[in-house]
Amino acid sequence: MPEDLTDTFIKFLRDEGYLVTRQRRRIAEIIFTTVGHLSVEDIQNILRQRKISASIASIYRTLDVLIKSGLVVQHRFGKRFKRFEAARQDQHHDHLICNNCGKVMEFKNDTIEELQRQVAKEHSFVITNHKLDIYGHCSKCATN
Amino acid sequence: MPEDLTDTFIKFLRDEGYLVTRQRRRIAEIIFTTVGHLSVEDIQNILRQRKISASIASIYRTLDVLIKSGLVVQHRFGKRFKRFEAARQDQHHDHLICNNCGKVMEFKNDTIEELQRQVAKEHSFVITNHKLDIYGHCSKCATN
DNA sequence: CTCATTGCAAAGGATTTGCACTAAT
DNA sequence: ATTAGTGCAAATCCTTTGCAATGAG
Repeated sequence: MPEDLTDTFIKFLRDEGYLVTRQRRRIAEIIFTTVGHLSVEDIQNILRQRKISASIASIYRTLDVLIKSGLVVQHRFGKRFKRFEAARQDQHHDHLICNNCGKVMEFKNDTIEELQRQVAKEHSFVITNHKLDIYGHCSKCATN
Repeated sequence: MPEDLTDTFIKFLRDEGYLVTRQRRRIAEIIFTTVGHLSVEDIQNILRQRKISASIASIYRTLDVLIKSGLVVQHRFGKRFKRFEAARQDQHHDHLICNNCGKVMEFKNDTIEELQRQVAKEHSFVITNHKLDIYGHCSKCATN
């Protein structure tokens, strides 16, 4: 029984016939143990700090597998590049993004989720996932 | 008094000291009279069909001004490229995007909007705009 | 006539890919 | 030993930019 998300990912790799490589393990660890919404550059920097070598191609390829596993989700937050975040079970949340300082806050609202399900139903639409991003100014930036 | 969105845009150009060029007028007309969520490629194709010449650079630059004017909004819908849509007043809506056929449906839900305002308030967050994209399978694709 | 806008082609940033080498099983 | 994964550099996609030529006012 996997103890944490990295173990769950390793089990996923085994089950699906992927090789369990040093790079995949390390990149997964970073995503699963770092708080926040990491860009590929962030991941590269953390790898560098930890003196772990993994090419940018491997980062992207590992992220693909992580997303396939369902353990990671990606965001765009209005920028050109993607950001990645561990998708903890039953912890789905949405985001408030500050246009000024870039801060990202999370929130959870079950009523909104329920209403989405209702909307989908009305359109005979089967939801796989959704993204609700609210842009504006955080308390700090709004008052200054 | 502007009669339609293209006129409103032209008024915006004048008021803000931009030149009113043939390209800007034509590109605006396309966005404001075409139903759907246009990519830059779509716009290029329509221009070509109508035998109007406008470089891709001008398309991008005009879209920037259209967005500044507030008359057009952009989306990403999980793809690499942007899509553009007229932002008709009081007609804000969100989207259901079919992962299979790419179809985009619109919906409007005032309760969701209100709940978002409430969430923002709780976080002392000032909303400028938001995007709610629901991904999944449309009725056609779900049943096949 | 003047200066913003255009068009072109070149540059840019993020991501993907081909291929020879390396390493997990 | 076998084959998937890695790393590199080149390619790709979408978008932006520099600059000489053009056209709106």
